[in-house]
Amino acid sequence: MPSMPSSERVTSGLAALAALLADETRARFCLALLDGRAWTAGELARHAGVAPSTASAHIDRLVEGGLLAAERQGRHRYVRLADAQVAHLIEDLAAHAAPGHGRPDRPRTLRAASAAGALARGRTCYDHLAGRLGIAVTEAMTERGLLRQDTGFALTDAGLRWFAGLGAPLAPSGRRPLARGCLDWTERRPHLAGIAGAALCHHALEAEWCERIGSTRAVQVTPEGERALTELLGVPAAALR
Amino acid sequence: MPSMPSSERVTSGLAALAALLADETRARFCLALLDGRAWTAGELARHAGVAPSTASAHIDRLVEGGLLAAERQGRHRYVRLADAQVAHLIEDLAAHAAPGHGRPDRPRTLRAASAAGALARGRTCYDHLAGRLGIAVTEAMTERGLLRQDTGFALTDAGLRWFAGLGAPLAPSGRRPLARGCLDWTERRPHLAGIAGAALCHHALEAEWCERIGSTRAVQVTPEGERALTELLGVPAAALR
DNA sequence: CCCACGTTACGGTCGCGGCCGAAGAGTCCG
DNA sequence: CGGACTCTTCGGCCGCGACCGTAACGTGGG
Repeated sequence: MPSMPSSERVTSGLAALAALLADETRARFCLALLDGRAWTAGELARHAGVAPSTASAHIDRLVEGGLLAAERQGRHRYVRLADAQVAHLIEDLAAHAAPGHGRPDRPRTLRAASAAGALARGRTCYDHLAGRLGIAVTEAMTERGLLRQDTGFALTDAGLRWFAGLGAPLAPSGRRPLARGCLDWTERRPHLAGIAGAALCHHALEAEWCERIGSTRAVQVTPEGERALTELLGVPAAALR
Repeated sequence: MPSMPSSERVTSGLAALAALLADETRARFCLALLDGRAWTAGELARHAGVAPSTASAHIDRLVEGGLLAAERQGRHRYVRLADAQVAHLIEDLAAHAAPGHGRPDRPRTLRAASAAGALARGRTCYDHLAGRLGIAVTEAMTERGLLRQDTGFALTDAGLRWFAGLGAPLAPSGRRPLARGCLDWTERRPHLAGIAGAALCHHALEAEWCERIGSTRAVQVTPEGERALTELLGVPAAALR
């Protein structure tokens, strides 16, 4: 007879996992890494405003705990989130921690304002699209009957065909669901994540429907992308700017 | 222009939330409360093996942080998880913390073995069914075309009708999704959660398809429930024992 | 009315863990 | 081969927070 993992083990596992994120510096690391890219240890240290030695120790703990994956290249140590499941976990926690409580605060400088505006307009969230762009696409897919959100969150058969027609057929892979809702921080509504979300984002960048602004996680829609999204999904052009 | 919540705020919110669960005693509280019932402060203290004063302070912090809801009744203070979203969060974290890492350990005593067996067989998970029972029902619904798991996780129209026919029509309510997958600790596969999962569990207890064993979260299927589940969903009777 | 029990408030102890700086190991470049 | 750079290791400092015991508080029962 299969036995459950003992309750002590679950308890300490939960506490240990939470402890990893309970430190401001490590939390900042994880949120930064939510952009899906790999950062070097030094970049993370500067980003969080701590000494390199401190950052190094934190990274060790996060890797040890299975949240991060590290890879050495020359004199750099590249670090990224371990997998999509971890990204999902952090998103969920952040979404629960952030919202409602206290209204969004006004950016202090013009520079900050335009950066925040760009992020609110469109950005990547780990490996899929978020912000107004992500929501607009998700809503359009729902209205066209490609996605079903009323009874859960799943692609329809038409949705599967749509992806195939796009040249990005979806293959079920391991544990990761084909479609998942990911709560959008700025829009407070779910956008498309999972394998389909990743495929769509990948395709959008590949086909130059949108492009990264500088090296940030913010993205903007190209004129070509605007045409494609309007034509393929009926996304109102206004929602993309 | 709407601005994002500042990154500092999100960071400290995330760290603060994680810190609540980063303590073994508080983690134990939350896991105990996952049974969906309300516990008194004293019960939690004894359960975790700490002094009442310690438990009280922990409860304060958890309530303050929005994870728990407390309610005074006479000289008792009843405490439960704040809402389904919090329950979901804790489940997700526990599921990520527990599994794979280290195989399940053997129960030491006969008593522990039979308790673990009962929990593995069937139990409640917050407000829905879990364990082999929960999985069997979820799988049966999927095979009957009431639930779609291949492209995400959502009820089908047939599924909606099935619930209506059961006398438990599902009404969309607030933010909570109608159907959601909840990763089962023992079975490592998703079982039905969300509004539908809660409705099904409620109905199952109401119609005495199953009943709680003592005052634990473990449930067992009644002969009547066995008939009903086999007839309505084609659940193999063997999966219910 | 008083006692028992569950709960809360306070003060004090103790250990864990985050932080830095300085020195060392490894890598790339001129 | 030496200098610049990145990252890691080590030692030591400091503060936060988990814990308990004690004492007060409130409720419900006898």
